[in-house]
Amino acid sequence: MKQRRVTIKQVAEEAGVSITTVSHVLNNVPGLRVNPVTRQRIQDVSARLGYVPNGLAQSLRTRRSNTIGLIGDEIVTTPFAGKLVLGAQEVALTRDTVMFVVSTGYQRDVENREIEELLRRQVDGILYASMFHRELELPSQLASVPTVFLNAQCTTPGVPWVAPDEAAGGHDAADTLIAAGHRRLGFINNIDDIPASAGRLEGFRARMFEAGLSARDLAVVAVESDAAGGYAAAMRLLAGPDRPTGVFCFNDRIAMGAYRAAAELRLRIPQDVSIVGFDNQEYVADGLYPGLTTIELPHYDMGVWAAQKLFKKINGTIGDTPTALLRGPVIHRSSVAPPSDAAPAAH
Amino acid sequence: MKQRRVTIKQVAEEAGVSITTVSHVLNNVPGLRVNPVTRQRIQDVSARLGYVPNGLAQSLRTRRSNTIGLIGDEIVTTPFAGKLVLGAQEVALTRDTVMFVVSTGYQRDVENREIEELLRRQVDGILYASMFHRELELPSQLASVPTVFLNAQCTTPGVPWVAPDEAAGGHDAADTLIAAGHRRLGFINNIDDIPASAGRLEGFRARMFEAGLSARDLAVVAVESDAAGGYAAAMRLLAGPDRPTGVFCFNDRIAMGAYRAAAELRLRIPQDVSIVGFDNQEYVADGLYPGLTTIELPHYDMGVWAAQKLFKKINGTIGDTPTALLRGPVIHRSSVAPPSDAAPAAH
DNA sequence: TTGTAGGCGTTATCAA
DNA sequence: TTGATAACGCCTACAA
Repeated sequence: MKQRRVTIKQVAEEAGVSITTVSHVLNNVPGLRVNPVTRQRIQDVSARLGYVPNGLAQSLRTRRSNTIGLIGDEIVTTPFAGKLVLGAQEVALTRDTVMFVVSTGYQRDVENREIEELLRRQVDGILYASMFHRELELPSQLASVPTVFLNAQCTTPGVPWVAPDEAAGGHDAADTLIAAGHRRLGFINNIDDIPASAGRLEGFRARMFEAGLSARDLAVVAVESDAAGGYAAAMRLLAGPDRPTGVFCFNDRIAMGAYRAAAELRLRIPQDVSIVGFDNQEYVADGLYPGLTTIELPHYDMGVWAAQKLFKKINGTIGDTPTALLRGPVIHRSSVAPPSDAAPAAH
Repeated sequence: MKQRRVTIKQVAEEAGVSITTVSHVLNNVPGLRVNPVTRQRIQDVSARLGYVPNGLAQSLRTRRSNTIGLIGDEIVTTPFAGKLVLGAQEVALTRDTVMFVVSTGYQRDVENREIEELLRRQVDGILYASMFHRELELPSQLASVPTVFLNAQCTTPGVPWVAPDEAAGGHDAADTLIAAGHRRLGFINNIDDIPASAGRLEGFRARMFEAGLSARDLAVVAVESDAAGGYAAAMRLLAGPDRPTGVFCFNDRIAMGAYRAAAELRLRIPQDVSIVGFDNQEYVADGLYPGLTTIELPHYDMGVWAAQKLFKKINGTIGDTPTALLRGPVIHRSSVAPPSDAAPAAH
């Protein structure tokens, strides 16, 4: 924004018409007939001069900035954020709008500051994202701007939100194990009290019951959700004689630890134990050997959903307050197989 | 940007002064004395009404949008991008500016489109980022906007850029192995012809020569840079009797494969083989067991550097065309130890 | 110490 | 079919 760019006025002069006419043809004002030769001349001149309309002036006049803000806690720092942002960005581009992205680092004052910067720039709407699925309330400054929550449930009424369907994820995890023939199962859960841990467990159990299994067929242990936690938990889970033949890990990092435990216990995956992870984390799920079968979080889809709803809200073409729990696909790799006969017999 | 927000005019009326005065006190115009009581009244009214200046109008008038664009190939999709963006964002916020971030997905037409959207919005400058270190030329549309390259060397003169110091990285990798006492080394390199592979090898060799080692003391093998490639390469490298006691992997994913190979070969890490990775990739370097000693890429620092230079360029307070190769720290974990006596004797 | 007025680059209303 | 002209909300000489 340093040296002056060419303005509509220059185009008008060069083409020998008024700026009104230039504006008309360049914006393709509907139901307005312009002499074809004039129109052509204007377009030529505009192209020759490399005219690009000043969006700030346009926005000032039209009260629409074609700009949205994406604000998140760690939105930009974490490997998971990518797809979320990408999904939103792609639908935004479709609407000729571009996205400010800012991350707060979980600091309230930074968040306030950033929200103000966004509002000052007259964003048409805001996507308020969380790095992990949780419940959040609407920051008060956002009350007057179209907002939708991304990867978080909004406790304030009237705000659309999307989050992963954790129960479905747990259900699908159980399903892939059960479908392979497993009947003695394990679940290494996260220790935190968040929707993901409760939801996945619930969904997992539900699928077990559908299969006629009982609560006694599932061993649950909760740990810190990293590789070390997964290792410790799996050592406990897989050491006994009645060990589960299929274990579901809260996330791929836990699964990574479980792989190590299995190796130490001389248990082959998937012949001796089947493992299902969660997240389909790039470079870990596919880097493990054998490849980890895992449930993917619908980050991209959530980004798309949220952005679409946001535009509807901006355009006022939204009735109620939509809300969605999205299911992610299960990514089949090689860590699940039928239980071997050599495994300890059922109790 | 839907319902009208409060304007400076309303504040002025409410406070019983002219908009000029409001503007003056709110902008703290230097060297301008305003009656303290008037000033206070204005500030009170402004706060009470929740006045936020319209940035579009300000920018239109001041020819400065306080906005920059970050455009990258996969900048937003990849786990590596995060810190890059974060570093840039943090210095931006320091300047009261906020960042548009867009990613092109390596598609030329998308890139053109996005650049135009950014220019139309009068960004003050642009950060042009690459996901991996490489040489790039300046897109012609960017010729007239302050631009700096991020994680890429710019072949067009006059454009500042930052990239990782690959040679230093290779040097440091060799150093941590050599310092531990290793003298028979291996390097599992990437197969692509990019600055990283050439630079790291060069730096590695340089450090070896400093230590009095010769080219014969290094076994190099190049593979696809993923876990599978690393596995295959390590199997080859570590199978022979004269195997290296310390191996440097082009990245952490390759190291992940090397870990598996070592395990299969019944080689303990670090007692039998020491491993050094590259990237310090979140959740893999620290998820591996034992923890992987690795070289971190200076993503955050590059983001900071680039943004700082960009602002200098925007403000015209830059002389020549700065350029930098930044070195990342080595992250010591547990995969490096002195070679054991039990290892095969030197040739 | 405070106010008037012009202009930033557009779009939109209304005439011509 | 085209053109004046008034906003949009703010900043900033210049005047009072």
